[in-house]
Amino acid sequence: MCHDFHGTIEFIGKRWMGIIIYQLLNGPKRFSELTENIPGISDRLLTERLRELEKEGLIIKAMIPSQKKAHYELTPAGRELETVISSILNWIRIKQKLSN
Amino acid sequence: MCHDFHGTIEFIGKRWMGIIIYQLLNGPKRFSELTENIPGISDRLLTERLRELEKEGLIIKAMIPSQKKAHYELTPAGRELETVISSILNWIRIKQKLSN
DNA sequence: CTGTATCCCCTCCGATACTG
DNA sequence: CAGTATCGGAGGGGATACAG
Repeated sequence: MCHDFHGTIEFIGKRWMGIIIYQLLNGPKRFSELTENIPGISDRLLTERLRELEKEGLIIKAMIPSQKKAHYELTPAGRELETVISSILNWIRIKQKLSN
Repeated sequence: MCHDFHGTIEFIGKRWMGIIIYQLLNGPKRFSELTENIPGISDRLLTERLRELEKEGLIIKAMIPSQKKAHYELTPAGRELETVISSILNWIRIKQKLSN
């Protein structure tokens, strides 16, 4: 359990990872949409993070063959991350209150 | 907000950070107790992480002058991280169920 | 016991260029 | 648009030694 915890928390703590997941929680997104909504991220890193998320089974890449458009969307396991993201967002709020 | 989120998630995703917080949620701990309970961590990194946690106001170092013993314990803000840690632990469980 | 100080490798990441 | 390939610098982190 300790090992999984360690792996998980470092995985979602990777650079840009949290924000990418956060974006995807608002619905499927295309590569270019992610680029636009995440200021500062490079193509290289976005690609790398997306592949890692795919590999972990947290997102899938869906192709629409008629048009040649790729979408990325969360799997059920990925969607369950909403709780984690929310708790972090909530903690940030709490912390700011406490520091007054 | 995006900036805070980014900073926070990367902060707690640093190597050993999650486990250190997890240990401290079970009550104040001494340096040596943390070393024993966290297999593989080095003195150097434990020190570094503790200093970062102090700087962020998430733990305090309490000295007992009579004996020369240091304790580390979570501040109120630090204790609020329990929700975040729990949600991650819970997500790991959910993910394992989903992968059956 | 509770750290600090170095050294140094090796990974992460940014920049840049290129492709179908 | 949606990536892939390559390079090079910065720094994170392991190993080791030392200290009050």
